[in-house]
Amino acid sequence: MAKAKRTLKWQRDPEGMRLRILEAAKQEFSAHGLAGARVDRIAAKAGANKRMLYYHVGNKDELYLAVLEGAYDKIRSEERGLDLEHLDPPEAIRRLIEFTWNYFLRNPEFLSLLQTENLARAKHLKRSTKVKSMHSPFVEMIRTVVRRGVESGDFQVAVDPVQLYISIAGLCFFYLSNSATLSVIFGRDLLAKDAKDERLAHMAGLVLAALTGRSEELLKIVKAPKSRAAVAQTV
Amino acid sequence: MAKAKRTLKWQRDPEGMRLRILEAAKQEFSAHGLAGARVDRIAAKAGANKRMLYYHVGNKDELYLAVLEGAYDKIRSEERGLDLEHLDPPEAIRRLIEFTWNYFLRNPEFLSLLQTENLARAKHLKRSTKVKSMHSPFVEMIRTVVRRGVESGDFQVAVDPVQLYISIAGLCFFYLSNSATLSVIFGRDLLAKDAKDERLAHMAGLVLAALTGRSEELLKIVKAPKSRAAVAQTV
DNA sequence: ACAGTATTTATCCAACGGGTTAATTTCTCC
DNA sequence: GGAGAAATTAACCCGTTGGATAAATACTGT
Repeated sequence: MAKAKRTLKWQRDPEGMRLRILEAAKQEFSAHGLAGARVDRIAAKAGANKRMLYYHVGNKDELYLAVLEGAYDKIRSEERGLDLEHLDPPEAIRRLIEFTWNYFLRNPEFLSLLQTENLARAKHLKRSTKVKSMHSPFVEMIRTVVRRGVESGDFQVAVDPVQLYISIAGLCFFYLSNSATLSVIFGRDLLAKDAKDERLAHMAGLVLAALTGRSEELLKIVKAPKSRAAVAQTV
Repeated sequence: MAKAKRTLKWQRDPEGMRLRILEAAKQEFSAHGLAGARVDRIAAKAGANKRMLYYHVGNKDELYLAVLEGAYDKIRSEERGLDLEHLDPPEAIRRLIEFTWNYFLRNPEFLSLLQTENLARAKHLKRSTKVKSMHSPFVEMIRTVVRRGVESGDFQVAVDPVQLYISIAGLCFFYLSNSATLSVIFGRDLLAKDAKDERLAHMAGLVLAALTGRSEELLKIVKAPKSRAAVAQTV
């Protein structure tokens, strides 16, 4: 309180430091991959000395794993916040797709980290008992929604929830994580607002059309208040 | 011919050497990414001296781009070999999915290279006029097939061929390129024969159900002569 | 105020890694 | 059979990088 606040060479803040290190590491690993990441850059970005990384977290590999676990922890936690109970089945599936899409959009580092880890054939993830125990609630959510949909007559078939989960993730993931190369190949910016709206509409339409048997879903615009995205071209 | 075949310290074979270098580089880059790849390892794997890489191809970046261009060249060439003209539309789409799936399965390095390049936000690909001009024939093939399908009544809607192309690629790509992390998370081997069969069936079913409006497609087994893959679970 | 501990800094280093230089060997063509 | 070009090798260069050491600084309890 009254203690003189004389200018210190540095402030002590172990928790804050640890968080800043992990955040900086997330940036660095997602931007450059594991091998491309530079420990010095992480330190600099965290406003810390390089030695701090080793003091607070561990060596490069442990740092990377900590970042990865944090990323999984975050998405699982947000996933649990999605309540589909009170929605009718088609709307529930739509929400699920929208959530996945928006989460990936809002957290591009998560996509990069996944790519990096898969490039390493999940070598690090395998060592993480923590992540192994963090099951996505989505599989069970999908199972429930699909069951309700079949019972209500909205859905025609009881599709395997794991397959559907992977499909939804895949439709979103591929477009976003590969948007750079795809944009080059198609010669247009796939991350432009219109392109993203069009994509979301297509994905929701595809899945819902398959489940409901009403192909018209494929032509509907999901949520495009003003943008007149061309979802389907004229034949 | 009659020339004495005295033991030489090395043989001359510029073309073969170049190919061996590119093949070794493909292995290395796909296994370790760009930053993780080691020039020395590439040289060793190619049975060459490190200096040869620079002599025949260029520095690490040029080597990487050459590999990437080669990979695109190869898939485009195989894609062109797919003839869908004489097939009825649903079967044509099925073939398209099967081809994509099998190509990715047979060429895992292609998936890795794509991941690596996207991690680099297509920095290298953008410099390649070569790749930019190599358009996939699939988009036009899909456009034609969809048009035929709508005309014949097989398909209910004229979906955008670009979106469908990305969706098919995405369904296959995500499962395979992320099989490592997904396998850890689900606690089972997604690359096991049964799992792969089940996945192919699901993907084809999903897309065809959406296009035809016949959701039962989602339950069909595509090509599972003996494997009794459970495509859908009981409700 | 003092001792002991937790946190942070400054500096160093051995290994590594991409790239280069220069010499050596094979080929080709006259 | 020899000159010049092409292909290949061996050895080295030098900035970078992950990690380590040791000292300095702040905090805590007594």
